[in-house]
Amino acid sequence: MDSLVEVVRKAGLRVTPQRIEIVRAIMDIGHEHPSLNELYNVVRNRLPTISFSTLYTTLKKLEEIGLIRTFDLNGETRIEVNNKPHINIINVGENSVKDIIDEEILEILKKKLGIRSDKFLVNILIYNNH
Amino acid sequence: MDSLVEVVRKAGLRVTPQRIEIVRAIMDIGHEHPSLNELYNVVRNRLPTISFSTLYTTLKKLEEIGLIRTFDLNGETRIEVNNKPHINIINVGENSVKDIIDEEILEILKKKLGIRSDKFLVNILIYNNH
DNA sequence: GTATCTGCAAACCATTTGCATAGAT
DNA sequence: ATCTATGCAAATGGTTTGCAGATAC
Repeated sequence: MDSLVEVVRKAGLRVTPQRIEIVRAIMDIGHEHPSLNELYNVVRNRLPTISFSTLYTTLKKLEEIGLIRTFDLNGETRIEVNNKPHINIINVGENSVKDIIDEEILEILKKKLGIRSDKFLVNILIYNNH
Repeated sequence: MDSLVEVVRKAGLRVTPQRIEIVRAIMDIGHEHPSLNELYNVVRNRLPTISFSTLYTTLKKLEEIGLIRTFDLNGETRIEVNNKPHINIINVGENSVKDIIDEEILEILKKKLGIRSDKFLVNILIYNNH
């Protein structure tokens, strides 16, 4: 926890109580790919006075410094705290996301598709309801 | 073109001038993964009186009957007219999408990840700007 | 002391919906 | 004739922003 807060500080951002709690909440439930509202609720348990706009602008900053990424699922922004390339199995009907770590598949994809960037995400959208 | 309109009719939907033009526009530029507004502009070239809500509700119907799918890119809904499993290389910074047809990769993914559904899409999000 | 951050409230914008009229079957 | 589709206009909802006061440094 302290280490991530240090990352925030070293990125030139001021360390406020709000940001400490936002980073803590991301560490606690980030792996669940929470929506902004879900994350907001967790943060408010610790810091009831925090506003949504503070959460929002802080997340933007954290995204800029590369600490998190986001993606959309059914119209809601979801947090991606794992900033290494990996695979998300996204069940659109269930509104659920599951992380897959499989270096071999990633290597195959990179090689066969000629992906040069080290910043990528493989979202596999599964539509079960038709 | 007629064939797709027939699909619409056989799905139990009424064939109106609006729907004919919407299907035509999808056939013309669907492969470019247009946003709803881009599609709307194309349709209006042929049918200037069509409303956005007609486009919107018709797209919902077309999605229900399995003719198209949609996904999000940078907060906008994009049309996916290729309803076979395939790979989209999505450059988030450029706001661009490129289709990849590669049965071998799809088979590897299905096998290694245990994907049972025949309705899936592989969206590879590439973030170049950080 | 000063530049950044916070919280409130209002704006934005891409949909999404209600409903009266029009039209396909 | 009936039931679905259209278009208008208003509502929704998830962000996104302006700004005055507060705070980290």
